[in-house]
This record gives sequence, C-alpha cells and structure tokens, in this order.
Amino acid sequence: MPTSPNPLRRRETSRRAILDAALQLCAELGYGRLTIEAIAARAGVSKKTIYRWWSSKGAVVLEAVDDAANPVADHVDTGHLAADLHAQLSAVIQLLSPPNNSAITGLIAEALHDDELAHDLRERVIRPRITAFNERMRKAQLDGQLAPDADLDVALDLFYGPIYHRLVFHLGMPDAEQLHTLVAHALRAFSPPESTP
Amino acid sequence: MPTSPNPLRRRETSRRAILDAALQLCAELGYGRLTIEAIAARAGVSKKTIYRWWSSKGAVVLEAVDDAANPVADHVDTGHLAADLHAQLSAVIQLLSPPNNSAITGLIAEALHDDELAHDLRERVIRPRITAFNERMRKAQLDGQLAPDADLDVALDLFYGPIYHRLVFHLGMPDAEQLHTLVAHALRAFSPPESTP
Amino acid sequence: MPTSPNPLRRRETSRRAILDAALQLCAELGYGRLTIEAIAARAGVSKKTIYRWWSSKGAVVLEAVDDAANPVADHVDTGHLAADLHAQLSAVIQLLSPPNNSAITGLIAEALHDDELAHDLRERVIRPRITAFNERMRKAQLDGQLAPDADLDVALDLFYGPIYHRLVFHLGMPDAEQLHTLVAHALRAFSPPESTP
Amino acid sequence: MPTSPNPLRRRETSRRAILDAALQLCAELGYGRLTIEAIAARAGVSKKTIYRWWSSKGAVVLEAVDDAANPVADHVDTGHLAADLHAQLSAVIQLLSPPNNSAITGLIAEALHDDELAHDLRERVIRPRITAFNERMRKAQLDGQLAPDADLDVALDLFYGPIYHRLVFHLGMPDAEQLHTLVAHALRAFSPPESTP
DNA sequence: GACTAACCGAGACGGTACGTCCAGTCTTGAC
DNA sequence: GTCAAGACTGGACGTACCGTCTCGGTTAGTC
Repeated sequence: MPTSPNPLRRRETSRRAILDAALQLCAELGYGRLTIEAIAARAGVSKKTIYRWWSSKGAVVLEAVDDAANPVADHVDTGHLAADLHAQLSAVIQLLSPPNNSAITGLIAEALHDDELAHDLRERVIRPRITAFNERMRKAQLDGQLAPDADLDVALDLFYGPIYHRLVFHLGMPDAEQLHTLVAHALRAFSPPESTP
Repeated sequence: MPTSPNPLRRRETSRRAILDAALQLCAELGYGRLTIEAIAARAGVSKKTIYRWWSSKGAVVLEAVDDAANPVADHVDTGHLAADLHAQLSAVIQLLSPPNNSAITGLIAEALHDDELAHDLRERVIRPRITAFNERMRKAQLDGQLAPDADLDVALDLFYGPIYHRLVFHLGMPDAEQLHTLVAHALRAFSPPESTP
Repeated sequence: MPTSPNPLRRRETSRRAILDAALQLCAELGYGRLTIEAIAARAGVSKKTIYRWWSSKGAVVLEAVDDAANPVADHVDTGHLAADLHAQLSAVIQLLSPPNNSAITGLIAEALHDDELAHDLRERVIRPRITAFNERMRKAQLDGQLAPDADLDVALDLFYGPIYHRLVFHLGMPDAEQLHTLVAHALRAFSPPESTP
Repeated sequence: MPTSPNPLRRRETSRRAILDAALQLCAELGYGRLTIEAIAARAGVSKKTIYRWWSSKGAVVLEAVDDAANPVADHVDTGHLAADLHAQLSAVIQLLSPPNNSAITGLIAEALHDDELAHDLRERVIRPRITAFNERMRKAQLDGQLAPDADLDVALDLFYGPIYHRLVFHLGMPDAEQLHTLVAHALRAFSPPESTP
C-alpha cells in the first residue's frame, strides 16, 4: 500500500515557512515567476517536503491565500441592502486589487486550465463570499425588497460578473462610485414588481 | 532607434505555418503545454524566426486567434433587441466554449499577469464585439427601448460580466435558456422609465 | 565561498558513462564536432549533470583522456639510454598518432587558447612522462653518459620539441628510424666532453 | 556549370576591410570568439561576400596573417651561424608571442584538425622561414661549420621543435638567453667531426 | 529509555524548454 | 554580376525548473 504521509508527524514550522515564502515571493516576483525551487530555498526547506504535502505550485499558493484571506469576515447586515452588497463586493474587489492581488490573480489564471484548482479555489476562497451574498439576498427577498421569484444564481452572475470582466481585461476595478452604479443597476434587474401603495 | 526586423522581407509562408501550428498544437495539447519549440518543429521553422517576429508564446497565439476569429462578423440587427444581444453573446460564448476555446482561454489566463498581452487581446479580439454591442445598444436607446441616460459601459459589464465570471470558476457557459434569462434581467436594469400613457 | 557540488553524493555510474561517451564520440566525430549535447545523449545523462561537474567540453575530454591514458606506465630502464628514450618518445608518439589521437589533439588545440586547460593538460597528462624522462636523464648523467652540467629543461625541449613541431604542421609522426636519428642527434647535444684516456 | 566568382569583378576595398576587421577582432576577442558575423559587421560587408571568397574563418584569418606577416624579411647572413639562426628563430618567436599572436596561434590550433588549413599555413606562412633556414644551414655546411652529412630536416625539427613544444604547453617562449642555449645545443648535434688542426 | 519509522534538509539526477548565438544558404533591390 | 542587407533553417549553447530520487540526521510516537 502506498503509504501516504502521516499528518500527525507533519512539522508545522515548515508548513508555515513554506506558505509565508510562497506569498512573499508571489508579491515580489509575481505568480508567473514564482517557482517551487524558490519557495523551498526561501523557506529553508527541501523541495521534497513541498511535493510531499502539495501537488503543485497552485495548491501551495491556494493554501497560503486561504490562510491569509479567510480571517476576513466581510459579512455585514446593516439593513440597507444596496449598502450591504456594496460592502461585500468591495471586499472582493479589495482581494483582486493591487498590491496584494498577485497570488489570487495567479490562481485565477491557473484555474483557467486546471479543473481541480478551479474547484478548490471556488470552494475554499470564493464559497464563503457567495454564501454570504446568497444569505443577504434571500433575506432581502423575504423582506420584499426583491422580486419573490428572483433567481439568485443569475443575481450572482450579474453582481459579481462585472468584477471578473474587468479583471480579465485589465480594465481596472470599479471605484466606490462605479460600484454604486453597478449595484443600483443590478438591483433594478431584480426589483419587485412596481410597488403601488 | 532599436532597429526592428524589416517586414518587407518577411516570408509569409513561414508566418502562416507558425500561426497554423500554434492553433493546432494548442488544440491538441492545451495552451499550457504548448511550447515555442513544438510550434517551430511543427511549422518547419527555426525558433529564431519565431522570436524574430513575436515576443512570446502569448503574442503568437494571440495573432493566430486574431487571424482565425475575426473574420467572424457577429453583428446582427433583426430589430428585436433581446434577440440581437442574445446572438452577440452567443458568439462570444462560442469562442469561450470547448472544443476550440483552449487558445483563447490560455490567452485570458496569460493576460492576467501580462499587461501588454491583456491590452492587445482586448483591442484586437474583443474590441470589435464591444463596438458591435455598443452600436446596437445605442440604436435601441435612440429607439426608446432603453433608458435615454443608460450608461453603456455599465451595460457592457452587466451583459458580458456573467460570461467571464462563469469562465473563471469553471461554472460552465450558459446555455440558450440561461442566456435568455440573463439578457432579460440585464435589460430590465436599463429599461426606460415605465411609459405611462 | 562559492559552494561547489558535493562530491560525496556524486554518482559514479554517470561519471563513467560521460567519460566513455566523450571518448567514443571524439573518435567517431573528431574533437571539433563533439558536443556536450551529444555526450549527454550518448551517456543517457542530462546536460546539467555534465555542467555540474565540468566547466567545458575540454575539461570532460581531458578527464577522459587522463583516465584512459595514465594507467600506461611507459617508464623503462634497460640500461641503454638511447633505447630507453626511444621507448618513452614512442609512447608519446603513439598517443599523438591515429587512430586514437583525436581527443588529445583536440585538447592540444583547445589548450592553445585556454590557459587553464593548458595547465591541466600539462600537469595531468604530460607531467608523468616528463618526470620519467627527467629521471632517466638524471640517472644517465650520474653514470657519466651525459655532460655533468647538461640542462635537462633544454634537453626536454630538444627531445620532445620535434614531435610537437611535426604535430602542428601535419608533418607526420616520426617512424622508428626517424626517431632513432632524432634521438641520436639530440643525445649528441648533451654528450659528455670527449673522454680522453 | 556552377559559375565560380569572377576575380576580375572582385572589390578590393571589401577584401581589405574584411582582412583588417578579422585581424582587429582576433586581437580584441581572441581567435576562438571571432565569428564570421562579427567580421562582416565590422567590415561593413555582407556575410555572403565573405563566403563567396573564403571557405572558412580559418581561411580568412590565414590570408590576413599572410598579408600582414610576410613583408617581414627575417633572412640574415652575418657570417656568424649561431647569430643568424638566433635571429631567424627570434623572428618566429616574435610571431608566436603576445600581444599579436592570437591570430596565428588560433590558426595553429585550427590546423590541428584541418588538413587543408595546416597545409596552407605551412606553405604560405612558414615555408619562407624554412627556406631561409635551409639556405643558411646549407651554406654553413659548405663552409664546413656543420657535418657534411647533416640531415637538414632533422635539424629543422631540432631547432624549431622547442618553440612549438613551448607554445603547446604554454611554457612561455624562450628569452634571448634561453634561445642562445638552445641554438648552441642544437648546433652541437650537427657539428662536424672534431676539427683537428 | 531505547527503538524505529517517518519526516526532514540537502541536493544530485534525467528531462524539457528556454532564449541566444552563429553557421551557412538564400532572396531582394541598388549599383 | 557583385554587393549590402538581412531573413531563413538548423543546431548547439548554457540556464532554469520540473518532479523524482537517494542520502544521513533528526524527531516523534511505541514498546
């Protein structure tokens, strides 16, 4: 039986050194010029140790990003729907904006040819934001602020899509005002039937 | 002045062989496994000839995609706005869907770390579609089908954004019905103020 | 300190395969057409492994020649000085004659523009022959067969010089009879003052 | 019929520019790093023009050296044999000593694997010196300063050999005193039978 | 408290592709 | 017809990383 590594014996200091090195080097060199060799050298670790625990550069960086990004709790509920969505989207825009976006942008690029990485990236990094978005939208729906039959998957596309559109073509992330406009328009697409008094 | 090679003396047969080889190999191996060496070998050309005229793998593939994709004129005007937009978006979805999407998806991935490539990709491949979209929308605006003050840049984000959102997270391109729904929602965001009699 | 590779971990099988391949290919193609690529391919070794341990093609071939040539112990002492010198010179002529001279001739050619290679070639391949020559000459001097004040460095030039003169201008190595004549003449230059009774 | 270039149409200015560039670059870079490309660029000439008139780098450099070195007439006859030989050998040593020896040393190196170049080098550059040596030696022989049956080919080896021996192993060319010693010893090898009064 | 299996650092190894250099050939247009 | 200019194929260069593979030396958990 091909004995797989025993996580009990894993050395936590090495894990941390590797993840830290990966993020540092990603910031310094950019994701594309980041190499396993360089991570190993910077972390004072042998390449073998990296390959023992991760399957690829993407997996290392994903774990590093996951560790670093997820303490961020960007769920808010002030009662004002547009403002809350604006806050949520701002948090994502933040992740994808300089100066600390090189790791996550690199992951997105790599995910384009790597199904497994795409899945892990979605589930580990993006899922919590989607969940928060869905919860907030569902609540708004119950409150009658949105059409009762609004399809929240379509909503997700309409609210988040513009961010990725802009990311892909280096159009610049929307600033606060542009984001405000975007949210306003997207909300109109899901607004309830004209509320007559 | 950094004397660049003299295009007058360029051999067109080599150019074509290189671009054709690049697209073939991209389809066979995927963009990530495509190499300049392999393109040169397949095209029966020396690597030097590739490096003389293009600065990177991305530049070669971009030109190949440009040559191949742009004869496609997907501008339509049937008079029915939603149907026309549906047609335009379908054409883009087609570009980004299997089985011939590996080249362009690879370019999008590479463009994420490469400003210049992103710019060229946008201008050479995407720009004509944006122009067509803008023209059709402007016409609709003049016809009163859209709000007269609708911001067409925001519209671009809302209509095209969902496609890139789905691309990035491997959520699958929308099928005809989903696309119909998307277009319908996005149009609501820009519909003219309710025309009361 | 420029950390050099750790010789303890060196794989001897690779070393041997490389040196063997180098000599074979040198014989097949000639030194000038010998390439590091071909050595690596023939030896079933990566180019990196060659570059890790040797600085140039010359260094590889030198080590190969050293390994192959130096077990040859061509020191002889039959008591007859001219015969012994003839034997020693014959051995060197052998090294520089077809069909196995391409490696060493190539090294000599390369040494002409490469100080370090010249030094190593002299010390590792030629030095043992010079030492043997000097020992035999010194013994003859003590026996009174040579002038007591003969300068052995000059003797070295006079005995070995002709071989290199002929090598350089492709004049053909001396055959046994020509060598006999050369030795006889050179010995006259160092003969003791005529011993009158 | 493969029309060969017509020498009548040859442009002399190009020939000179090429030969001059070859010598300059050889001095600047060393023979090994000299390339046809660089000669063409420096001479303001197309590579084709070089290949039209010469078969290889060696051929160009040989012609350049021939042009430059042969005006030197180092034939002397003062009546004092040892002094005359010393002068002749000094002239050759000069050719092979820094700072202007890189071209000729390179040719010698290349001649070691190139029969044709070796032949041309010998005939065009070396032959005049050998002829002068032989003439002077023959005159000495007639004068009774040398053994009447001395083999002048052997003499050539003994006088010139040491120079090439030293060249090959970077032992340094002999200085005036060492050369004096060498000539004296070599002459002893050919001295006439003891001249009793 | 000694044993022993796994992890660990170090880094050599076979590969693959990189981007560069130059050889030698070929084509074009000026003279 | 020769020439400068320079694009072309071809092939080796020396480098960079890949992912795999020993090596000894720790270092935990087990007996």
